Amino acid sequence: MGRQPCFEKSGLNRGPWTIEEDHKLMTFILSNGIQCWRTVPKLAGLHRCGKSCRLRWINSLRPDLKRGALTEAEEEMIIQLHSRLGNRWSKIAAHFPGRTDNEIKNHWNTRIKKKLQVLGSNHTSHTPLQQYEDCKVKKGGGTMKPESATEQGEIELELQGTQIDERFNYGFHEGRNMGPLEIQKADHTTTSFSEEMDKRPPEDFLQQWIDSPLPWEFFSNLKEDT
DNA sequence: AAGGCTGGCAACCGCTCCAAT
DNA sequence: AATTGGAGCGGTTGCCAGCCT
Repeated sequence: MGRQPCFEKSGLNRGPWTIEEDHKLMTFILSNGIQCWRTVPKLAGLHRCGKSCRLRWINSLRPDLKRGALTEAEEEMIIQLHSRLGNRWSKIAAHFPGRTDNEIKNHWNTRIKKKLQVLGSNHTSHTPLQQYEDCKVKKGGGTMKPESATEQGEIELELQGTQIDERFNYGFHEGRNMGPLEIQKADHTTTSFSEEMDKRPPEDFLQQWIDSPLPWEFFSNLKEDT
């Protein structure tokens, strides 16, 4: 059992890639393509294992990589997908052209996980997070009844609603023992949660997107809107 | 100014999957 | 059906820049 290492550990470079190594790898792949990763370093004149070359190419050198920090929309999408797929980063990354599984995994571990912890959400089970999702879905005209939520649920919803309000320009009314959930609008008037939600368009665009991934332009458009 | 601490990220490791034989 | 080996995946580690005291 167990496999032989993909390379002999002696005589091979490890650690951060140099500009020269990057250049060699990129030039080789762009002109020859990838047949077998194991042969790439030898043919490209690199003292790296094939596995290391593959990782470097996928995570850093691919021409189609999207640079820059993940957007709010992408972050929300990751939360959605993670609640459905768990830690299957490659599956999640497949929904984000130009993003890598490593990038998304790192982003999750360093930022989103903490963000959800601050919100009191269980990032593993997504227990309150489910309400977060329901809440967002409801903005698209879903069916959740905030009135029936537990007190704890209401509090979670309140916190999470506050997070969302920047995008929708309203926040939930402060206070713990709420009846029907109230929403405080940007102009400081209040309205009921369900009344406000009924004004939302009926299509559940978020769910539709998960079920049938949209092209990257979808996010570009979102970015332009903000 | 210097040392310690922390967060973010690139890269590695070990494992599984799966196609070829 | 069993074996082999390359590719891919997810967890973990270690480096480094920026921040804090």
